[in-house]
Amino acid sequence: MSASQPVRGTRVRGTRQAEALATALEDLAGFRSAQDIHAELRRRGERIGLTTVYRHLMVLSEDGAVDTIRDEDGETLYRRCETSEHHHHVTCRSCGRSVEVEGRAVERWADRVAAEAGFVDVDHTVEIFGLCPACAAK
Amino acid sequence: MSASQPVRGTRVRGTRQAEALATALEDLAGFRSAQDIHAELRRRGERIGLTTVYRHLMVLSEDGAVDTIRDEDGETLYRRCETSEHHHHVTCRSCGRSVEVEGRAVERWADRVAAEAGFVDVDHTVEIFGLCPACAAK
DNA sequence: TAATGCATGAAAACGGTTTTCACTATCGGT
DNA sequence: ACCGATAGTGAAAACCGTTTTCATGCATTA
Repeated sequence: MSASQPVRGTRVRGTRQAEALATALEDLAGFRSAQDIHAELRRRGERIGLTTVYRHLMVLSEDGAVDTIRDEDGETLYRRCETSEHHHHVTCRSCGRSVEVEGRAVERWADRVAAEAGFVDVDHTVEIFGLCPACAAK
Repeated sequence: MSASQPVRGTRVRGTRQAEALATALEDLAGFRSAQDIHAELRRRGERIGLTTVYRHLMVLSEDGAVDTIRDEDGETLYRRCETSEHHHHVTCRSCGRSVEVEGRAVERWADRVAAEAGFVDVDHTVEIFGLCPACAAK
């Protein structure tokens, strides 16, 4: 379903811009919005357009190379993925720092309750937000 | 924190529009977008503005009278709340029908993993999407 | 009835994201 | 090197759900 139509304008590697984005994602610790990431790249002196940042993030997330979540305002946040396994996050509301957590228990729970309700083709989103130790100290 | 500033334009009851919205929410089975609900009201011949629908839904959700979730496109969906206790939903991707499920297990899991990571002031979102039996049959 | 105050809603503003399209960089073949 | 084809880029515009503005309406009080 996803290998059918390669999105136009997306080599992900090989261009100056793709490289810069990859590096930035490497450095940035937590979940950031596309605009944040773009601003960071500009701050570093990179010449890159917001459009390109969105495009690459889109492909990277389809490929599973970055995780995405939605914050409470509905904005999409991106972060370089550490493991390719299915997992969830505890994310700091204030600084975006996040910790990956194992969630076999929730997976099982989600599958079970959905099955009990007779639903199929089931998917779930689980996100935990809070204040990280550093931000809580302030 | 929420009792400080009464939102302007929101009696929730007593006006023709508020009544119509309440009735529509009563009738509509599952989670619907504000625009859906507005369209439904118009279909029924109600004279009500989209703004008003948004305003009421906002207040109703603050009051806990309707549940809100976000679909995968980031749109907010609303549904009349059945119980005032904290709960989660299994929602049909196709028709919006949803089943409330008890989630003490997830609550505990969320609190535990957040605490292990040292996070405080923790909040979580858990949503399950799938196809309901009726929609799966098609 | 007049005055007051909140509710309403059309239209405009908003803000994140996506699309358009003219331009540029890259690569293979000659 | 020099094409010519193919794919990437990015500024600006379009999109679209949602919120704000503000002139008007309705209802309840004096």
